[in-house]
Amino acid sequence: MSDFSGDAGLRDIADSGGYAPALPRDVSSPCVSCDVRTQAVCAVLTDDELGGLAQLTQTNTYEAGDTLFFEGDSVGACFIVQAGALKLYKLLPDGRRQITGFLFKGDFLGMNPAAEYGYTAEVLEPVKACSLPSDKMQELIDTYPKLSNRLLNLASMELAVAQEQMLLLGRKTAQERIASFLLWLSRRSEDRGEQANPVRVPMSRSDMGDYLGLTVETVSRSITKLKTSGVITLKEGNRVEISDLDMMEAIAAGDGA
Amino acid sequence: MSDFSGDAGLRDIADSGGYAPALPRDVSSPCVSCDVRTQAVCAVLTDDELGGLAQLTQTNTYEAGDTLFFEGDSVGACFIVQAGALKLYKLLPDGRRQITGFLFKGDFLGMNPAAEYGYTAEVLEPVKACSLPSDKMQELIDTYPKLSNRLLNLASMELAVAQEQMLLLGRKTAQERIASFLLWLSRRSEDRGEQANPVRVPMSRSDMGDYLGLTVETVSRSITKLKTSGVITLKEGNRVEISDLDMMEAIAAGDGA
DNA sequence: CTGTAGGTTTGACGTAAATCATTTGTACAA
DNA sequence: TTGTACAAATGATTTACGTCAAACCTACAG
Repeated sequence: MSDFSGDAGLRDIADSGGYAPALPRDVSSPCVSCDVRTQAVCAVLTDDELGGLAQLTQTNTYEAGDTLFFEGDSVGACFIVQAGALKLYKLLPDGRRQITGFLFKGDFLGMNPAAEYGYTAEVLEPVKACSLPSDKMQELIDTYPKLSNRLLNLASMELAVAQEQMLLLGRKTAQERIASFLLWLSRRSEDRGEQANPVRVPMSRSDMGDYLGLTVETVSRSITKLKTSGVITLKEGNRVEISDLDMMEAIAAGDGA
Repeated sequence: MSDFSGDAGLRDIADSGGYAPALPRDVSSPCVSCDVRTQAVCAVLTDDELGGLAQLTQTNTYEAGDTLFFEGDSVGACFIVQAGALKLYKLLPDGRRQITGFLFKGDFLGMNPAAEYGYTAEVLEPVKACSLPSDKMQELIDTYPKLSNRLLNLASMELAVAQEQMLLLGRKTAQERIASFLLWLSRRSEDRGEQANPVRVPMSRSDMGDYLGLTVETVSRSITKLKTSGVITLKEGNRVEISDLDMMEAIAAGDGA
């Protein structure tokens, strides 16, 4: 068993603003048989290499509303999401909030050359995640250069998503933003091997707004409009069916009607 | 001399939409004595290693309006900016434009695991840049793992900037955007060893607008307002003096008055 | 110097989305 | 079942920013 104390990145979080402190609720897991092994960073490591990894790693579960770390916390660990969903956000002093990303099964989190986390990571749906202290991660990278390569690819892909999001935030209309977002959610579900078309939308309208640079009301109205025009259909269980994919894609691309 | 043919990433660009085709105008350069060596990716390589690099590399100059590559071009090379300034942008079908970044001396460009460039790279001020075919770059990375590390750090920093920009685009007012932008420009100038306070603004109001998700008119009005309230002063040669730094920072942070 | 062209500023007006307010829907506890 | 609490939808109104239009400024060519 590892002597890793398990509180890196989770230390001393005051129960500020209604957030429950993030406490480990479970411990387990050898990496070789990990659920997300093929999708995650670890995909590039062999069974042997993974064996060693498990010793440095700790798996925890978190409830909705829990926070893995806050913006400004000193960087202590990185995480791999094994199940559940997270949102990452930045705040302005007066409370305005921008969600910079949603994380799902297989996603990697917390790789940061800076001293402090640049955003808060809060649980949307119960999360199972393994964490690795930053210094151990750095050692690992130094030992296995292919890891560095893998991380570089992941970072580049994230960067491409971020640039797409800038286009959305800077230049798209409310409807175009909603359409783009739903299509993105759908594609991501598919990538994860989950149902793509009636796509499950695990976040609130408020979170969608904070991701898309809109208010709740505008999100709601835009969705209603898409529904009314027959492009989408709202289903049970927070699921959205994309009824007219071509139209949806045209709208998302800014070429709608 | 290298047998590198010199047209990777520059092949067959039609003179579309008023853009001048990007043609090499100069060839030169051994990397060891390079101007930006200490700032650029190459900083992690030794003199010996750099000696080899020079053979794979080609240095060209580009005029304002030239395009290094277009969004959608298949990725052929990466670049290091030795002098000048560039803008990167994405377009919507109807011409709406989002500038995703400005590049200056020492910046790296074109590292991409995808098959196509995700944005167009256009010259703002005469650029001197060296280019390296993507496959050679990949070989280099495989040979020198520390390069991969370096690139990962650069990508992570870029990602942090992108997230900051999302906050700006999604949640800040016009004034806050302008203030944030000018402060960012100033800090970047400083990093490059150039004058930070009367900061030179090498891009047009239109480019600023397309970067900040605003129209030219709103950019102009916001600048006028900052000027009127005594926070900034416009100087000769497209330079802006930040007269009240504290106020400027408060405004940029969303905490202004 | 004079004309021309591009960028910038300023003004008048329109509008998409924000704000404020209320109603409706939904999940869950007693 | 009823009550409670919070999320979502809808309506009424305001507003920050966009659009349209004109004037102004600066640079450069002849």
